[in-house]
Amino acid sequence: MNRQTKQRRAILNLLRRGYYHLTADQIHDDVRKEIPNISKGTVYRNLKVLRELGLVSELSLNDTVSRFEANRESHYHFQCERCGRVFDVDEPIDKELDRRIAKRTGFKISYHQLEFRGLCHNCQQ
Amino acid sequence: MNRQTKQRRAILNLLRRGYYHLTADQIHDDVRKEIPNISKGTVYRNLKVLRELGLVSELSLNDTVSRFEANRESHYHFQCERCGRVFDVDEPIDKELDRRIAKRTGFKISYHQLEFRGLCHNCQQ
DNA sequence: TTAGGTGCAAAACCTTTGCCATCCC
DNA sequence: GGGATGGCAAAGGTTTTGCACCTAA
Repeated sequence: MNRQTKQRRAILNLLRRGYYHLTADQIHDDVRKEIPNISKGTVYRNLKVLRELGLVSELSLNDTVSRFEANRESHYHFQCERCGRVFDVDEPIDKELDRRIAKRTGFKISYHQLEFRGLCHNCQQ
Repeated sequence: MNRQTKQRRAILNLLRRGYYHLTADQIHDDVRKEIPNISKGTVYRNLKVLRELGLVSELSLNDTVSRFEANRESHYHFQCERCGRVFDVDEPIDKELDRRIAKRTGFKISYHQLEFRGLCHNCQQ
């Protein structure tokens, strides 16, 4: 289930080119510049495959939509409560936290997600 | 915009009675025991008002649906990757973290959300 | 009395899926 | 060649909304 098609390549390249936390719609719009008749179904299907291959991950922030990003060094996010934009936060990941919580709760913990919310630079003015 | 209607009271009471992180559908089903003809529209409209009043908050975990809970001492969550169930995690909130990130990034940070993912007790067997 | 709230049904959104044609390996 | 993938359009699931009728204050 991992053929190289131009659609799949284009989606992954876009996400790797530094355009992170994009919605499926934004991805569709952008890839359409290159492959005008690519359908949204294809975008969703490929995002699903890429997720299963561990190349992409999906974020559910406090939005109605999902956002996608190419996997890389794991990191945290900040989302502006006013304009909705999402930014990366370069705080070192606290691996110890997972172990501590696992020990205390008895859950098997594979990772954690941390999101900050507030006002971005522009929206503070 | 803050009338006491039996619908609104019933929804808030349910969430305060200890039934946390419920979906709108679960809330609807439960409140219907008491108010059989309450509509889903009313549930959503009231959740929106209660959120705006700061009495309820909405969680977007890695699901397709939103979950709602009455506001209380803030806390963290764990969601099982297999069965989808959501649990509270009683780790003390790290307030210092918000200040540190705010100082470093220049964002105004009002709060953070932390979610752990992995396998719950049942699903580890 | 009247602004805010409700029920119902339709609309709006986001995401998934069935079908058949097409393409990669 | 044959299974995986794509395009299109329809279906699914969640949330929002318009409208006419109610009801709390």
